[in-house]
Amino acid sequence: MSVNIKTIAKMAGVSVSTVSKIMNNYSDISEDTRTKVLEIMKQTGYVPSNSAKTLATKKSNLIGVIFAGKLNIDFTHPFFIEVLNSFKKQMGFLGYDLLFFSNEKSHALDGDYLARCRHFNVDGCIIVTGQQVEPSISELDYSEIPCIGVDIELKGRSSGYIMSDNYKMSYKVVEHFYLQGYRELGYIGSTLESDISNTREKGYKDAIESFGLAVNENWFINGDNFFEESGYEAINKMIAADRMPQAVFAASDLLAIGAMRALKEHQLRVPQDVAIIGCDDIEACKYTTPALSTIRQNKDKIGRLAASLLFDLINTQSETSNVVVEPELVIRESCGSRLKE
Amino acid sequence: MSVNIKTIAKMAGVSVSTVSKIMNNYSDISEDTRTKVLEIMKQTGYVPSNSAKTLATKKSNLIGVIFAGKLNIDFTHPFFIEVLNSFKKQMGFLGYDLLFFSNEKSHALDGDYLARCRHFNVDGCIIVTGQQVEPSISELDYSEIPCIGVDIELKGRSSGYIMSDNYKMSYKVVEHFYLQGYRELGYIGSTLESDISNTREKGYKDAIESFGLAVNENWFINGDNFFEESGYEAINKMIAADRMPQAVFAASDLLAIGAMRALKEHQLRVPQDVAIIGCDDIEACKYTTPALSTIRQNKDKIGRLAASLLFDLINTQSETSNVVVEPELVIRESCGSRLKE
DNA sequence: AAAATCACCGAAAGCGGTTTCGTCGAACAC
DNA sequence: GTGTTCGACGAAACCGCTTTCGGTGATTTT
Repeated sequence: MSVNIKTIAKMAGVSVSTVSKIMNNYSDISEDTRTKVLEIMKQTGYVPSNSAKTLATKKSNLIGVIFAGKLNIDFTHPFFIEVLNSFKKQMGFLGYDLLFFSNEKSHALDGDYLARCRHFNVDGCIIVTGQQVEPSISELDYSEIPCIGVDIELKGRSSGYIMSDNYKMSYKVVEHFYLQGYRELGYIGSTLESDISNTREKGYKDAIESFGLAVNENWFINGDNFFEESGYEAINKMIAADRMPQAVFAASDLLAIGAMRALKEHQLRVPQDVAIIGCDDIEACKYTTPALSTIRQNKDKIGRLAASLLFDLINTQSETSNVVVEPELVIRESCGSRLKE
Repeated sequence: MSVNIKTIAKMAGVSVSTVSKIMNNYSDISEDTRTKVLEIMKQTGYVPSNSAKTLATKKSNLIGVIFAGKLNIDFTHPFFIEVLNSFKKQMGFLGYDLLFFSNEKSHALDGDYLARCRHFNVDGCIIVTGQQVEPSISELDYSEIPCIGVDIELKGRSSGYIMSDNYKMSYKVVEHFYLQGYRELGYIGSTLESDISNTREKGYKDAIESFGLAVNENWFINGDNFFEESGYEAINKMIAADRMPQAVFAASDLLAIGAMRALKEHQLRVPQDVAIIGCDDIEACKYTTPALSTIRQNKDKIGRLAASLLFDLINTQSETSNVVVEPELVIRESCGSRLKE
């Protein structure tokens, strides 16, 4: 039988209310009793029950974490996990803990995210995804529960979102390619269901035209997802359809890595025959040969800002605010200058 | 005002007890009322409160996740995150959700893991770590709360652990090196605080001797941690102290990657000049040049088994059981045969 | 027909906190 | 000396759900 608030009250010779007030910093408690009770708490190692507190206050100090989308996004996703890592740090700093909803089919509340949020009484939640999502997410988005989306535009009154400037990053890539002398530019993205990829593709095409170049649709391939295998297949399709462009931008580093593997098999050198730029700047970029140039998404900042935004949504009636984060071009070896040959 | 059990009861014209019994599959409810109540639940989108349930039953269906140790182990750790991923899947399948304790200094219960477990009433918890840990972990280990350790030997009556066979993996490495014709073997590990590394080092030395070779202490370097930078520094130290061995086993893939970077800078080729084998088989192994041979830890199995063991600890009075998982040598390019030259 | 059994349901006491509101004695004003 | 304010505390209702135990009417037993 663990020690609870009643035990403390009895030991201190005060009422339960008094103990509770002390824990919640009420002012109508004398300094004497306060210190006495606190002392007893310390001695007994008393820990208040979060369930009881949540039940009484409707606040759980818990943040729900949702990996949304039909794709298999989970802990192993190199981009999102880094964002989450930073998010967790900042959220912990603000006094919250993270609750990861399982989404196994066997689960009673499977798929119904709003229900799960209510079930656990989370104070807010973060939704990470790389694609358009199931209706159950919209339901949550438009509910009263504060939500912050990463790479997904939440529109609810108590929601906000944060993402990199996907349009601008494409411009930066095209600009770089152009300045290096490349004129034939290709793109590897993911399914049409992905807003992210769509925006990048749009930005890429617009940029190409703004530099007075032509868009060749054969050099635009959208695979099924953002993983390596899709990048591998994309290159094969590209080669089958036409000759290769001089440079290609892949909408994720994993796509780029898969692309490089395919190019290697076709005896094409990176960057001499085809220059490659990836996107995200995951750890693995440094370990590939050639090292992968990429658009760095400031994952640390995204996670931290997501936490701050969510905190505001929870604790103030602040207008929902969305932020786009400036991406950065990281030049390594895979996009080397054409002129150097 | 959200719908609760009382609302349902009123709407269905039954008592609160009846509704509760229906949710908990009591048998003394007629089929008629059962279906009627269930129907109303569905219509109203009723979701029971986990806090209330936890308060009443002392079971939360929550599993606490603890990254222990002074090292900065977190979501970005390539080995543990994969284990956790598999753990989460299996735990979700069993009906549990995961609660990640923040361990920021600002947090009220910072550092006191047992307190946090009690605070949230977790049914059990998983402790992942790569090293010996703070006393607060022991406290939790020996408490009444079921715990499962990954890479840490928990000894409490309600605890268990799971890890790869760290002794045997070293034997496999030495055996491979020996069969390839290497006779001068080195090792890169982590601080003396790490049981894991100690076991691997011991196994490595024992294996070396069992093959009739000599142990050269200059070729055994223990860095500060398991990260890349330590591997890099280890090689530099090794080179400074003596000439290089023909082959080295690094106690983590990141150490190995760092080692390869250092070797490259010293104009030493892998594997022609120095053969390397890493440990863990993280994603990045495939992307390095040369691709990194490694000891694969079956992360999927470890995570799944951890879940099963924990489930048993929670739901039965089963004897605490510990399991070691068989490691597997994965041969890529970095340990290539010496004989082939 | 009386007794025993059975199916079905509800009252009520928790679980461990929070919060409102009232009380009571001491200090203050007049 | 009476009325008022104020500081310090407690009683009690409540949060939403579980679970025991008892009750009631219908059915079965003998």
